[in-house]
Amino acid sequence: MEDRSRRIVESAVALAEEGGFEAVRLRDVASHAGVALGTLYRRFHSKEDLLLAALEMQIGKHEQLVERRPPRGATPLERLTSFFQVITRALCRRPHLARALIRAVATGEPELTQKVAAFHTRVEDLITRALRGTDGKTCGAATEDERALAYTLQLVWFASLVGWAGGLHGQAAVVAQTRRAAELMLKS
Amino acid sequence: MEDRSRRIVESAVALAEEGGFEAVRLRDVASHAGVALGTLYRRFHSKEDLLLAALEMQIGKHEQLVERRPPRGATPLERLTSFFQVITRALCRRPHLARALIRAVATGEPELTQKVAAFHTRVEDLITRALRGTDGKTCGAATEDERALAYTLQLVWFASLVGWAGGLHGQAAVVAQTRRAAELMLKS
DNA sequence: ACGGGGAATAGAACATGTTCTACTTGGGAT
DNA sequence: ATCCCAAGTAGAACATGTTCTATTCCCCGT
Repeated sequence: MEDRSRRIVESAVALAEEGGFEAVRLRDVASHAGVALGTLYRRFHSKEDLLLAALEMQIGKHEQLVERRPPRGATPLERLTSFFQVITRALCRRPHLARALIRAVATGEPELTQKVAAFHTRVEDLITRALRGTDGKTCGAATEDERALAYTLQLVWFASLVGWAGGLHGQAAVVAQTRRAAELMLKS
Repeated sequence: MEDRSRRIVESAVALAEEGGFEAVRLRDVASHAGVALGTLYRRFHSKEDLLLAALEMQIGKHEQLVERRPPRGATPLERLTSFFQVITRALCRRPHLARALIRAVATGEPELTQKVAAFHTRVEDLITRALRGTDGKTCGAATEDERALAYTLQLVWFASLVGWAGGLHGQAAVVAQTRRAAELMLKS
C-alpha cells in the first residue's frame, strides 16, 4: 500500500481505538493524516471502505501471528478452541477499534462485497489451518466436510462478534459460543 | 402499539420495501405518516430503533405463521430445514426491506441491545420449536444440548443473512448453509 | 367552563458523510 | 526547458440523521 494511503488508514485506526466508529470522523482522519478530504475520498470510496482497509491490516497481523505460533493442541477441537481464544482476545483487546471494524463488515454495502468476501475467506483459511494442524501430516486438499465446518465456524464466530459489538454479551461468551459450536460439529 | 407509532413504522416499512435502508429518510417517513419529525423522534430514538420496531412486527407475523402451520417433517433435521426455508423465503421476498432490517440488527448501537436481544430470543424460540416438533410428545424443558443447538443455528442463520444482505451470496445459499450447519450438528 | 401541562408541530439549526469546484503542484514525455 | 495532466488541496456545498426552539393543541382534573 502506498505511503499516503497507509497514513490515512493508520489515522483511522488511531481514532477508532479512541472512540469507535463515530469517532472516525473523516475530516479528522484526513487532517490527522495530513491530507485533504478529497484525497481520502480518492482512495477510499466510503467510511466503511476505509475501515475495511484497516481490517485487512489487522487480519494480516493475525495471519503473521498464526504463522509464527500455530494453534497448539492434539485434537482439532483443542486447536480450534485455542485459535478462537487467541484471535478473539487479540481483537477485543482494543474494543472500540474492534467494534468499528465489525460494524464496517456487517453493514454490507454492495460495493464492498469483494473486500468483505476476502475477509471471510482469510478467516476461513485460518480456521481450516487450525482444524487440520500445521504439521505436514494432512497436506491434501481440504475435504468437503472440512470446508463446511470451517465455513460454519466462521459464521458462528462472526455472528457472535456482532453480538459482542452490540453489547449482547462479553468477549468470553464469544469464545464459549464458538467452542460450543465446534464441539457440536465435531462430535460425530 | 399506539396508532401514531404504528403509522410511523408502517411508513418506514413501505419506504424500505421500495429502496432499502437509505430510502428510509426520516423526514419522508414522518411526512408519509402525517407526523412531525419531532414526534417520530419522541417515539423512536434513532433510525435503527425505528427499523427494529419494524422488525418486531415482521417477526410477529412469522410467529403467527409458524403457529398456524408448524414446520412439517418426521425428523428434527427435516423440520429445521423446512423452517429455515420458509422463514428465509418469506424474508427475502421483500429484499430491500429485509436488507434494511438486517442492517439495523447488525449495526449494534448499545442503546438497542434490549431489542436486538429480544429478536434473537424470539428467533431462537422458533428454532427450538422446529427442532422439537410441536406435537405434545416432547413437552419438557429444552435440554442444554437443544438450547446450544438452537442458539448456534440462530447465529449461523443470522450471519448468513448478513452475507446475503451484503451481496456475498444468494438466498438459496442462506438456506443451504443453515441446513448444512444443522446436518453437521445433528450427525452425532 | 377553565387552567395547566404534556404532547404535537413547523421549522431552524447542527454534525458529519459525501460530492463538487477552482486552483496548485510535481513529475514525466517530448 | 517546456508542456501537460493526474493527483493533491482548500474549502464550499449538499444530504440526511439528530437536536433544539417557539408555538399551538388537546385532554384531564377541578
